Amino acid sequence: MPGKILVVDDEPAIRALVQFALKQADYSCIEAADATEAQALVTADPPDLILLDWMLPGLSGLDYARRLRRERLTQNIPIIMLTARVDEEDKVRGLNTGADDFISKPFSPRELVARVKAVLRRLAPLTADEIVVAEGLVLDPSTHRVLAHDERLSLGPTEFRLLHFFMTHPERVHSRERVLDAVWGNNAYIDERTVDVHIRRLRKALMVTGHDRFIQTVRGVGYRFSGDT
Amino acid sequence: MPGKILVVDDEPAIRALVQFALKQADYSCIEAADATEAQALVTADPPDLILLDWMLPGLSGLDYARRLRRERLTQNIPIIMLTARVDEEDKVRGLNTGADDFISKPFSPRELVARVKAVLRRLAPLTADEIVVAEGLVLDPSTHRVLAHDERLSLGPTEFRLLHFFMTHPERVHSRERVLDAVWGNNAYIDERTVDVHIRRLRKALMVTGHDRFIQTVRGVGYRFSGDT
DNA sequence: TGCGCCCGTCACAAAATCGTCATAGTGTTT
DNA sequence: AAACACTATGACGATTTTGTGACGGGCGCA
Repeated sequence: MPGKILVVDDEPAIRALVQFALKQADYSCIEAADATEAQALVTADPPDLILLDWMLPGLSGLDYARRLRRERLTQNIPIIMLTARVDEEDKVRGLNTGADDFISKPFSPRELVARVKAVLRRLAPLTADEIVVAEGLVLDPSTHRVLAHDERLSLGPTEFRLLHFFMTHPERVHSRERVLDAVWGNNAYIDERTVDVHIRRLRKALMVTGHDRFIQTVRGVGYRFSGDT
Repeated sequence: MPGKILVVDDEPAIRALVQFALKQADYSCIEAADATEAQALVTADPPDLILLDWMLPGLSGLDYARRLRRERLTQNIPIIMLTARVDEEDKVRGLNTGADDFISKPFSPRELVARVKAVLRRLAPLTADEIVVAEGLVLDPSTHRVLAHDERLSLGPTEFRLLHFFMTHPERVHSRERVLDAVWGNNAYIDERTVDVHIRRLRKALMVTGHDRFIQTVRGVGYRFSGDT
């Protein structure tokens, strides 16, 4: 869910350490030993961030970073450089080629994860946490609250996301598969029937103000959020 | 307009470099070669940020930082440490004494300015020494006191900053990560669950007047300070 | 140097929520 | 009307998340 990270380093031990640390923090992780390998993985499926060793056999990390920056496909994938020694010249050169941060070896797993998080957060698109209003319901992501005719509803995390999805995509019928993608995440292997159960729970929560009627079942297709019947 | 920065370093070359970089970025800049000189300038006219070398003749940078943190006048002036050694141990110790960030020498002017900007931006809303009033609580940063319905509460430093953060950012739900950023500082690699523990301690302290109910848990998201349930 | 305060982390308890299933219910088709 | 297909619902164990007390370490102070 948080992101996929490519680790490029010729030392297997380093890769293993990094991968372990990142997995702990719930990132998915792929590895490459040199620029050639890395490039293959990148073109196959661009990661969300690249950890790039400064020294690499063949094309150096520095040169590879430069190349990544030139290509349209990869030019705004954040890059964090792993360096053994950092001197002034290197840092300036590195920053000029577009590295977003530096981590000097040796580093602690904790530091690694913190830096990765920081970079991803800094570059994350500002998702406008806008208040959604529909059918007498007010949903505010920033305060994590739902008001139904000035009455406060209490929803679990999943119910909250579910309602948010429906309110931001009203009128349209959504298949269970689509709902799973949108609310649970694109790669959650979860029984489609589970959607029914959460719809049920959401409806029950909305019942206190009668708003449950806005969630309609479309037999054989899915569910819809709408004021019309 | 952006801010006045005090550079404390015994090497004139470093001071010159730093001063040049900061002037480029439109900061005004004063210099000191050791803690004694620095202290004179600070008491004469407190700067908006202090860049402090780790190693100083006489009182070390670390000790001086500690001292700055103890004095009321200076305790919330942001401090960035300049350090030659990039030892994890040092970092932790430094952050514990209240440094807001670290820059390891040698550094690029660009990095320096970026860090300075980041720290000032992050701490801007927190350095305002205004008395905060909310939900029957009165918090006075200048005297470091909290009144709850005229009853005096005793809070530890971290609990105080935590409450301050919540009172100045009410209603919104704050993730543990965000709280760590705001209260501990971006560079403290601290377990997110530590937030829970301090929330617990703060709640316990607020319990004597029943104000603990204003700190609400939003499951799966974070915490919120609000008068509504 | 001993004492007390505060801190960050841990382990376990408690609570909330989740995903699945079995079964009942409802609508559709033949 | 019966068979079928799909959905609603309550129950339940599993999992995740949070609450809480305890512990050891660091630091300031006597």
